[in-house]
Amino acid sequence: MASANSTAQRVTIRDVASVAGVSTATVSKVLNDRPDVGPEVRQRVLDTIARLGYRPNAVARGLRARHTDTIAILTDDLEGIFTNALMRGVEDAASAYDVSVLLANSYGDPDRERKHLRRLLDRQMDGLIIMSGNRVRPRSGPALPLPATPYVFLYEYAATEPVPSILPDDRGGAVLAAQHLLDIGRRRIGFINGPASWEATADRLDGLTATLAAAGAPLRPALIRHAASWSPQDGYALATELLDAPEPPDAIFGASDDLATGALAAIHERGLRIPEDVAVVGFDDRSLAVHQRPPLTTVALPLLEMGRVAGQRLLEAVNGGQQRHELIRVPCELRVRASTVGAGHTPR
Amino acid sequence: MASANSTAQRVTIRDVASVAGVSTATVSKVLNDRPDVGPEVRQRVLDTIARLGYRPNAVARGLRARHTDTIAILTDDLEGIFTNALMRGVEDAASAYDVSVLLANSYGDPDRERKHLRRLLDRQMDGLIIMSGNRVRPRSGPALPLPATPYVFLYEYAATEPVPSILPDDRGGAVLAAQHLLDIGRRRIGFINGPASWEATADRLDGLTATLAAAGAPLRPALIRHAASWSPQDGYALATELLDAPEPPDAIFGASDDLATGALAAIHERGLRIPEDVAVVGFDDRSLAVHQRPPLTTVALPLLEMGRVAGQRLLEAVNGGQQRHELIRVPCELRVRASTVGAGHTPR
DNA sequence: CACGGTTACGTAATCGATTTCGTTGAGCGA
DNA sequence: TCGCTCAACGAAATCGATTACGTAACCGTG
Repeated sequence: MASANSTAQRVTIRDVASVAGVSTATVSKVLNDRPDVGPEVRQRVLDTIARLGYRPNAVARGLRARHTDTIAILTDDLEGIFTNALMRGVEDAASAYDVSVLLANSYGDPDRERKHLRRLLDRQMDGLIIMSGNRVRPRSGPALPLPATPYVFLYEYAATEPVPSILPDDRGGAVLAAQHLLDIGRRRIGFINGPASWEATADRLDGLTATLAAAGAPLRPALIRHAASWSPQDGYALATELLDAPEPPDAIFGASDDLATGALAAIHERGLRIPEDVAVVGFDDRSLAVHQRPPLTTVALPLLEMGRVAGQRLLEAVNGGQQRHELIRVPCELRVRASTVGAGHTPR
Repeated sequence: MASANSTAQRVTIRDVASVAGVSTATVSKVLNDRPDVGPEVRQRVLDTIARLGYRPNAVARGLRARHTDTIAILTDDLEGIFTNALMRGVEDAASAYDVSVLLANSYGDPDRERKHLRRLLDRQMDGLIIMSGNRVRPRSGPALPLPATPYVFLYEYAATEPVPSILPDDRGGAVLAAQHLLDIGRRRIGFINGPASWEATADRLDGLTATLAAAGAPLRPALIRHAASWSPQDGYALATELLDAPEPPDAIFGASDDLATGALAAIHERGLRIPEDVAVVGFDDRSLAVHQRPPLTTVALPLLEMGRVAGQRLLEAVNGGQQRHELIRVPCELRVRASTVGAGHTPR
């Protein structure tokens, strides 16, 4: 960056001081509500500030105060499905603390990520929210010098870091879905899980299995499928398999809304009724869920809340709180819609 | 914000200077590649910097240099459908200039917006990208003091501002869609437009009308519908109307992917084939378009490019370029998929 | 009236860089 | 040898705030 194109010189604390006939120290004191300023001087300074339209320079203030009231989000996928809502949650929390949020996108490229991280530290960020943690500190090889800056992991688990990681309660979400299906009388539940490489899939399977077992209607191995991706196409294909099996399910739980959407199509194609013949539950509560026909019952990922918790925790640490390794699971919420409860029905 | 919890004191330029046995001026000179430093002294300083792991403090630098190498995005809807891609475009451009991006979300609340704007100016942003411009400067009533800071409007038209506004070329996009439908032999084209309150709807209608008229297959008034919202439900309802009309269309152009998706459902419901009986084209190219059955041909909004252009223009202005009132239309792109061209077909 | 204690304000150092300008010494020509 | 130029470096001001500390005026008390 070269020169700026400033027009009118901004008014500084010095201008206020000279116009009000006091020292800059005094102006600073009224700015920060210090007690040792007389009432009439304070008023005079206040008037001058208003008249001149003075605003303190946050950069100068930050230099002296050694904090910038700014945190950064370091992500590897700015366009990710969930990134928006997570960011908004973070922004919410930051806003409450009068803290701004900086954005850094790495595209998953480790080099870019390191470069960004360096820049963020150079800019004296008060804290970092990391949404691509596994790459920042590779398990092997030299990691970046550990910042004295506090940080937390969001939607990402860092097993060896002495800081919190914030994740959705995948297991609890699956429990919610399973319980709901039991409540509406389903016993033969088919499960279309996501790719096994995702940690969340194990948790969801676990929640489902445990809940069904506890209810005396254990999940049948024949009704479990692992998709190769989270796409509707895979959901469609695997739902088709389930429906064509000798003992087809009376409900299908898809580990993502996309998978469940595919299942919807497969069921329609067979002329079966939803939810009378087969109920369907998804996971995520993406916006498309509500637009399905019928609208999809689903387990909502608490993205906003996760972002808020991350921001909250980070800012507590910034303000002197201690950090430690910790796994925070934010509860999911069940959104009941017509794909499990047709019009007129009331669960329970 | 109260105190920070720093551990090891960060190393400053003074430390480097004293260890290397030179003055801070000299260190600064090698940092900025100034000519008046001898080769051996330069090397010694460089070595010391590396050994101490010194990194210049961007806040201090910013104070002196009067620019922060940071721009901000001021938006009223951080969770908007298009916000992600626009932001990524901006981040792309900024990244190329080694500039960071700050985020400010107003929820459409004018008070929050003013507060954010004030904060951003206090923080000495080099430039602003405004994605909620109409509220920042209400047509009536007092506007905020005009910042000396450059700014541009993104996905938002500011008729009276002396700065660029970046918008998609809606008209051109509609031309693309119309031409494509003509190319595959359609003549009776139905148009499901969005709510008339959106400026884009007029442009899209215009592009469609002009192209069809030029081809000698004018758009029939009976085949035009205005939806109350952009939702699939409305698309479904209006497509149903069109299909049940005495002379049904052989193609339906939806002014959004959601609208077109609703049309898809209506067509399926009637047992008609897509695209043989009715071809369908959408607008936006949201991720759901490719997942439809059949995958939806659509006009892609050039969101990334729009963001890039906005960032680019802004940063040129930051670097001394002049700004003026200007409306920049970024071209859309047609994504041809199976909803207009079934397997095996090749258009043109 | 002298003295200690407040109160209200100013002086100057400070944060960590950049930049202007002055100084020193080497090199060179006359 | 003297004087001049130029290269290489340092001293100090500066950016715009905050804050530790000094000090003058004023208070009441013994």
